[in-house]
Amino acid sequence: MRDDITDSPDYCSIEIAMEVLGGRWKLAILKQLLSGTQRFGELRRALPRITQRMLTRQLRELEADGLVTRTVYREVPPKVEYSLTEVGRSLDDIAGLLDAWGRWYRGVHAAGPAASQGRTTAAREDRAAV
Amino acid sequence: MRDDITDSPDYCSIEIAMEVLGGRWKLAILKQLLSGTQRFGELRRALPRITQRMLTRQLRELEADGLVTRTVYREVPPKVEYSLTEVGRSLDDIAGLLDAWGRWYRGVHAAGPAASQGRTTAAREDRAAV
DNA sequence: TGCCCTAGTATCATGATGTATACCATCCGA
DNA sequence: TCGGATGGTATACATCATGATACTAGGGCA
Repeated sequence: MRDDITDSPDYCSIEIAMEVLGGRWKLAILKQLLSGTQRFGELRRALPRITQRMLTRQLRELEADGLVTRTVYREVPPKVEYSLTEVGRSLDDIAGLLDAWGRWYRGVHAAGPAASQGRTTAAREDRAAV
Repeated sequence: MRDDITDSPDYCSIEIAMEVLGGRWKLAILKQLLSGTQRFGELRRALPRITQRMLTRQLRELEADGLVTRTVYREVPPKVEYSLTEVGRSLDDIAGLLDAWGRWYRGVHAAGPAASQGRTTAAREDRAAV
């Protein structure tokens, strides 16, 4: 399902990036792991809005895509550590930029809520060219 | 649904960014629009893998979030032009980086497919610490 | 015996996306 | 006058991704 994209270099490469990073929580997880190895519970506490189920899934997908490494310690209670691979670390600047952009965007909406309130398309169509 | 996130500055701002950009095609569309105003059909041809339905939806969401502007010309056949707002243009460098990363990531997988084939987690758990 | 801990699984409900098709109003050609 | 072509939407349905909640495993401990 992924290979038919990777084979066609003429398509926008962002589509490839979104195949890997498009998950709702992927980049947030990567951002957390940029600060170093963390275990499952730490990630869960750092991202309180994510479900256990989703955290597990996204981590497994990230592992399958070669972005994170999963290390299981056979202890009781269980202990599983996650850390970034080289490929995962290569997203450092992108994650930083997205984080900064998110913070800035929140400010834009707080300052000028017109942008977020312009959800009525009708008014805009009225001033359309004739 | 979005405001409860925007009110809590302690959460990772990437979550905010993903609320807006998380759509499967949002960034690819933005990347296309970075080269200038385009009409619906042009975007559709530039992104052959997206369906009309999804293109319409994602564009409407981007408009609602203040990233793109939609201009309807009352002609027949209809003509609708889409262009980026200032907020949309602020994603220029991020889109560029993601595009470059996608291209690089595709190369990584082509060169060393080990990363993309490590989908069997069992082997890795065996070498886990005891 | 029964409860706690961590890292999950299992189950069900909701949302996002893919696919196919109908629609609209006008222009054009027969 | 009729039917097709046009460009952007809208609807119906199927599938995948995500969310919410409950439950498991297995040793430590009271």
